[in-house]
Formats: sequence, structure tokens, C-alpha cells
Amino acid sequence: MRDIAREMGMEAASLYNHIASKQRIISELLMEVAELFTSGMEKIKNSTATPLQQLEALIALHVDLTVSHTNAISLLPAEWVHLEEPTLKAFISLRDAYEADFRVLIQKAIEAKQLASVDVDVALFSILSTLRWLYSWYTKYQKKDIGTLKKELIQNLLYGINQS
Amino acid sequence: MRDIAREMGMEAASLYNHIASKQRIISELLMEVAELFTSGMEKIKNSTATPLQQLEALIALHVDLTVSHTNAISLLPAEWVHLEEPTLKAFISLRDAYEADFRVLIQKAIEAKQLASVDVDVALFSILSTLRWLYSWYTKYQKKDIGTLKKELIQNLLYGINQS
DNA sequence: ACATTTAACTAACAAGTGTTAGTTTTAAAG
DNA sequence: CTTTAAAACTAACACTTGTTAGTTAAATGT
Repeated sequence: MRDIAREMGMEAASLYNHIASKQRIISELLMEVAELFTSGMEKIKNSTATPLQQLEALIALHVDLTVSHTNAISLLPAEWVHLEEPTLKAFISLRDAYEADFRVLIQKAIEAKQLASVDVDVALFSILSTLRWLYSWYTKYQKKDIGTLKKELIQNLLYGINQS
Repeated sequence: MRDIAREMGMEAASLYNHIASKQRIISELLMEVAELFTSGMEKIKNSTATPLQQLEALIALHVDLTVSHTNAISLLPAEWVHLEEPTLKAFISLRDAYEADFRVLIQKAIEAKQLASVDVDVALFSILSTLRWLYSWYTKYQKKDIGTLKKELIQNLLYGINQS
């Protein structure tokens, strides 16, 4: 809190005229991005695109949110565990639902023979972990324009990097 | 320190008969795994396998170390930033060297036409991020035997999940 | 102009942090 | 058995943390 206050040019105690607690700041930041992912997923799920196209849109969603909310997203991996109880359950619930939706999309793409019949859990994990690390990597490679980045990630994550 | 002490059935102060400082514990844990990755990489680099086979071996290395050193590895992403100065530089240096070696291997595999000519940075990032998240995911799916896990990860990360 | 709200301030508390000093108990060596 | 070394203990330090109380200054509305 003292760091934040210094950055804002005031005393730590003065912050409490604007916010309820440190926890509330974290909660609101994290829940905000969680809801952005959820609503993005909702929009994609309700589209008429094929499962594979929806997966591509999902990758694009991660890139977009990573770019627009880099700071909040970079808090996520380390801080979500410290959420307090009404919020923690809400967060986990959003996260689980998101992963479940993602999983279904992969499943559907496999059933539609748009993806090879790989293990769904492993596929979900490997795609999602890359997308979640994106923020730390993005800060180094900002030079690359976002369109290209999306294309290359889609290529790597969905179509593989092998010489076929 | 008080948590550690409780877990060991003694008082916090008693720990200092065995260790120098909290920082030293963290340093030694993190540097130990860093060096395991480095020496694993060294062994693979010096083998006579093809670049692609070396990449496969690298994935296997991550799986093996994740299984055998789950706890120390799970500290890495959040804690390495808090290393103190002689150690921090050493750690970063090992990490950079490791990534550089990894990068070269991908480059070589592309030149040998064993991989498609994707962007090397993006490929390195997407593979490595998955391997680095492995620990958090592994705790949930321990049922899966390690051999299968390795195969599936190699499939996903190197040969793609598309229907080709 | 005055009254009221908003937002800053100073001072301090209560709890938690890693760590040290000094002491006592346990174990090993002669 | 006695001496010595190893490893536990109690007590406390210095510092950092989020936060509250009480007060003063700035902004806003009538």
C-alpha cells in the first residue's frame, strides 16, 4: 500500500478515502479480467463458427486481452490464490467454467475431425499454458504486430510446427 | 520460517543451527534445479541425435525433472525474482543460456527441414511455457503414467494436434 | 459567504517478518 | 563420569505490513 501511495503521490492512509482495502483492489482487478475472459468465451461459444474457428478466436481473445490488460493479467498466476473467501470461490468457478468450455471446444473439433484425436486434457493444458504465459513473453516482443502474433500462435498451437 | 519450523517440530530460531538464512534456502533450492536443467541440456547437446530427437529428449527432461523435483520447480516462477544479488545474476545467466541452447536446437531442426519454418521465438516460447507450467498441471493428472505423458507432450508440442 | 462534503494529512496500533543473543538440554567422545 | 559439541529452547530486536483515528486542507453547492 505504501508503494502504491508513493506512486500516486500521497500517503498510504489517504488511499483509504478511495478504496476499502488492499484485498478489494486485488479482488476487483482479478475478477474484472476473469469476467472479460468469460464474456469473450460466451461470445465465441454462441457464434456460428466451426469448432476449429472458435478455437482460433479463443487464441485471438487471449492475445487481445493480454495486450489490453497486461498488468492485471500478470497478477493472475501468483495472486489468485490469495483471494479471500466469497471472491475466491467465484473466481475458481469462473476459471473452471472457462476451462470446461475450452475443453468442450477441443473435443468438438476432434469429433469433427478438424483436430487429430489427441488426449483432450493434454491438449487443453498445453494450449492454455502457452496462452497464460503470454503476458510475460509479450513484454519482450512488443515489436511484433498483434496480427502476426495471433497467426503464429494459431499455427503453433493448433496446426503444429512439424514439417508435414 | 515459523511455518517451516512448525512443520519440522521445532522453534523458528532453532532452524538457524542448520541453515544460514531464508534466502540461502531459496537460493540453494532454485540453483539446484537450474543446474539440473543445465546439465540435462548439456548431455542432450553433446549427443549424436538429430535436432528433432534432441528436442524430444528435452521435453522428456522437463517431464522427468518436474516429476522428481515438483516442489522446487513450483517455486521457480514466483520466487526467482526475489533471489539476491550474486545468485540472481547466476540464475539469470543459466536461464538465458538454457533458452539460447533451446533456441538453437529449434533453429537447427528447421534448417534440417525436420520442423516447419515457423518463427523461432514464438515456437520456443510456446513449447517452453507449456513445459514450465507442467508442474501445476502434473499434480492433478498423476494417474497418467510418465511415458504416455512424454509421448503426448512430444506429439502436441512438436508434431502438432492438427488432422494432417 | 458559509456549510458540507471530499480527500489529503500525521500518528500510531497490532500483527507478522527474518533474525540474533544467550541459555539449556541432548548426544557423542575421551 | 566428565568434557565437549550439536541442537534445541526462550526472549527479544528491528523492520515491514495493512489499517484506523483524528485532524486539517481543498473542492463543491446553496
